[in-house]
Amino acid sequence: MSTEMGFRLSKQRKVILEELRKVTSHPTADEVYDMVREIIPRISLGTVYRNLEFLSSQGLVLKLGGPGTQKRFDGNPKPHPHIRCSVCSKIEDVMCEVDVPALPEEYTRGFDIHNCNVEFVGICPKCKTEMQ
Amino acid sequence: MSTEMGFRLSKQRKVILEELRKVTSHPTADEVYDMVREIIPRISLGTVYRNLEFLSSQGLVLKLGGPGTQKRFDGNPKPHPHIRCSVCSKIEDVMCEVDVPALPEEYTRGFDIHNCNVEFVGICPKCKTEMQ
DNA sequence: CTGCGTGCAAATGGTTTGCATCCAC
DNA sequence: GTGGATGCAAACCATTTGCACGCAG
Repeated sequence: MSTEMGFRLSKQRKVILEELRKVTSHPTADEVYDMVREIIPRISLGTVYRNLEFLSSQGLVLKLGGPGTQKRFDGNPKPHPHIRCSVCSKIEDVMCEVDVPALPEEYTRGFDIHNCNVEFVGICPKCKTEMQ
Repeated sequence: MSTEMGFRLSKQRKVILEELRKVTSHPTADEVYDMVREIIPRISLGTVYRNLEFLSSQGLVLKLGGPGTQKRFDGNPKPHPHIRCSVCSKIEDVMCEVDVPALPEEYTRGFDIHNCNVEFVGICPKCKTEMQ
């Protein structure tokens, strides 16, 4: 495991990554904080933020945006489509391989395109029920 | 103009919408603030936020997210693909009609899907140059 | 040993909100 | 005239950061 990963593997960093890979939800930073605190009670929220940032910079997790306030994190670093609930902001994975639309050269506006995020937006079953 | 729009049309609201429709960039709230202040110098940042929120709730503008910190606003309310620079976070429109991937019923996880955002991520010409 | 990572707490910065006043209808 | 909209400033809250200590390599 310590086979030259290019960075130090503290207990905190290890547990954060493990916990994030364990779930299919897409927790916010403080949800990760809660999860990890079950294992390392004295971990600090700052450390969680630092590591989530670090892990996503290493491409080990995905940082998800959306017009909502908080960022969410995805333990699966391979880009894949998501569904976001426009009411409660919950994000779920889409298990199916949507064929990512290719962007013809003449429309790239000089950008080097690295990847493409596809996000479906709708209302989740729970919020649907609660609205009647 | 006053033909029953369902809401009051203050000078501030009108100018914010006009200015946002005038540009193809995707300004942040305080960039909108700067633009509008050229016309209404005494407008407050709070009003800009309130109106951007209101206009997007009415479907008149688009609120864009992305893992970056600030929200950005798009005067074109029709969903269309974007390109985001992963370095400077600038967002540009893609003029071409990318065929939005349809999501087969069995993958919707019970969501009512309303629309789909497609975002290409890459590095813009300016940042490319600055990195050499 | 070295210096990267941590805990803690304070600082930051974008966004929201309470309140008195204003103005669109 | 009346209630929604505004200006102002304070409050919020997610995220970041400085610092001294701790521990992985």
